[in-house]
Amino acid sequence: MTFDLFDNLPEPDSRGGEHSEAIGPGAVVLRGFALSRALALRQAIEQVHAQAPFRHLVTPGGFRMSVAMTNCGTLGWVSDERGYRYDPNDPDSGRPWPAMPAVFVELAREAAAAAGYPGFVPDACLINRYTPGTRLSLHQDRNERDLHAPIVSVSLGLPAVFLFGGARRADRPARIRVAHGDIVVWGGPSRLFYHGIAPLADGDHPLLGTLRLNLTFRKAG
DNA sequence: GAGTGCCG
DNA sequence: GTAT
Repeated sequence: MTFDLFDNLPEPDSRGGEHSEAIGPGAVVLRGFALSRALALRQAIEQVHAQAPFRHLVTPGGFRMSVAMTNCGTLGWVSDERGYRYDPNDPDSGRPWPAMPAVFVELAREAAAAAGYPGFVPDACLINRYTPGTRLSLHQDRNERDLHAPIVSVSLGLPAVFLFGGARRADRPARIRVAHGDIVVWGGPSRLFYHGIAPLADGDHPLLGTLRLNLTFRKAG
């Protein structure tokens, strides 16, 4: 007598291996959702980077973040010794953040709708660049004016372990592997849940080499 | 009004 | 794996 341990695994649907997994109340992972647009997304990120280079921000406590960041959209998330905030201008250049590429807006809109949040129109996109060893410890996204809108988080390049906790920092986070093309969407009851990224493992991705790039879409204003 | 930070 |  043998048991098939895989009997209860969710079956990918017919769209080229795409499927979704619930990870919490109002929270879902859309597997492979961004895959077909990965090349266009990489090109768009390069264009943003040309106008607003990646940089390592400093936390209010004075610590340099290991993740390098830039933004596009009408508002960008920034941190310095004075605190966290959304700013219409890049503090390094004094100029407005680059416009959000159309491929970004459309992907975020579609992903949110697929996760049960129709009508999502992001005005801020934080772009995070991870190299092996880089992490983002548990935190909440709560500087946005509109907490009704969800968070849409797109993974590109090297895989990572997404930590998805609860409403309190002490809630033990689930460890969810996120790969190239996956999108995590959370909102409603889980909008303020703590989350983070475990230290990135070494690796070499065919499209992005030794990098993980993450796009986080928000309605901040 | 602190905090997406570090360590063994 | 965890400890704050």
